[in-house]
Amino acid sequence: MLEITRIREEKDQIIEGLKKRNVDFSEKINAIVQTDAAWREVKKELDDIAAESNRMAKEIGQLFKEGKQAEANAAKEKTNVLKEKEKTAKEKEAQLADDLQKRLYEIPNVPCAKVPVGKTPEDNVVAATGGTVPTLPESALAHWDLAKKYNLIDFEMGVKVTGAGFPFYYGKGARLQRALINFFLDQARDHGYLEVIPPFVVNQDSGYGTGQLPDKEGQMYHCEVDDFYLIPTAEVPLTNMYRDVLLNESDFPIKVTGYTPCFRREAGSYGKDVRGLNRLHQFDKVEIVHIEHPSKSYETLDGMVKYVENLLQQLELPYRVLRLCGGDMGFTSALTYDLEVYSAAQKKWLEVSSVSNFETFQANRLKLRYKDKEGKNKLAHTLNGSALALPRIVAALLENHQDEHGIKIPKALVPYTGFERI
RNA sequence: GGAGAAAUGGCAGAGCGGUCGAAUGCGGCAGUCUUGAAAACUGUUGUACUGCAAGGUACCGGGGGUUCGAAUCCCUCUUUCUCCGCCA
Repeated sequence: MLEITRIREEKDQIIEGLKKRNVDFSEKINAIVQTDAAWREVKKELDDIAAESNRMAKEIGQLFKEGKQAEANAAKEKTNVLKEKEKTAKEKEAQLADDLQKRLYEIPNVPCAKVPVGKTPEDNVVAATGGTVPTLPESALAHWDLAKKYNLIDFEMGVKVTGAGFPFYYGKGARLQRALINFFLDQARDHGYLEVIPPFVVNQDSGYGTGQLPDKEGQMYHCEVDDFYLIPTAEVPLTNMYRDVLLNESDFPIKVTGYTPCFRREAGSYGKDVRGLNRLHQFDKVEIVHIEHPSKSYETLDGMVKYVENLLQQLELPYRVLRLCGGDMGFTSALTYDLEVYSAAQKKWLEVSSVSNFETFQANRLKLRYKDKEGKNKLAHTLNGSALALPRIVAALLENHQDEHGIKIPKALVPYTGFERI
């Protein structure tokens, strides 16, 4: 959520900046400025009434103390009018505040200067590439066929027991999952991240804190009885640890990592992209989260991208780094890099990581602040990235590293799998 | 799940209808003293909104109520602790 003070002061720059998202927000922003002005006016009125009634209450107290019953009772009568006024002002104030809040929730983050102009994924800019695309024989199989051939993943069993998008992993398929999780967590630990095992369900406040609510309501599984949400990413619990927190500058940088399953309803998505492991309702992911000083957040973002690149290099996968254009960027982000691996049998780029700087957008909702050198409380910057999401990594590993004898496990992963080939 | 107790500032902890944004201690910050540090002493120290400012308003777990006036009384929810039950 954008800060109202910022909208007040930099209205035009914000409207201009949001144009990169290919939507004209000028009407909405202007409505916010108006609502805010109206709210402030009513708030002032309400404060004045409250001040007056506080003054009178004191006066009445004093009169009672002095034993002037009659005068006190007379003064009491007068407060009735005031109370009536206070009530209507209060209702108006609450209504305007609520309205303002709702409007603010509808405004996405302002893309930073580095965000390329564009509308569709085709407009994303390739910022880096790595690895080499293997040349596979014509007989090369897609990962869903390989999974079946070597009995690694059972999609039908998932359909039977739960539903589409909830696969079972067997034998070396299951062990490969576990190996990847451990590999990613160990790498993160070696790079200074605190490992965390968070809850996999969160409350509503947390959903709002990181921006899944209210706009992405339908993306999450909701346990209605308890009003809990299954996490769509570890970002939600890991970042919400810092909700309502006041940090010292010396606490920066905060670096946490966590493995969690992720649950996504992905309502409305279907078709060829959902085959095999490409899009699941439940998948495993290791996430990295940073809380940073505003002056360091972009430097940090670059470092995080480099870190994820290094993981992909160790897994011997061909990849590219995309700087997302304004039209393809998430609601809460100010700058996002997507990392994609090339899955050679599908002949497709698969997104395996998304690394973003949210600047103060999440921190504002979270009330995540730090005390600066002057003792002022300022909003911190939050960042996160997948490091990494497993299913598409598995898809690419199976497809790219297949040969006539099976599938070769990358060297870095062998200590974790305990086997060199499938 | 049942029965009790509790929730106050960064922390600990008083206050239980008006003089309370809130005693006191610790911590933090500034100063005195010291070659420096510690100790001691002195001062200072919550957040947000609003206003050019002076100031005003709100906040004592959340929400609602009683009252001219609520940290204080009532209702409700949440959380924590103790005891009992159930379970890993």
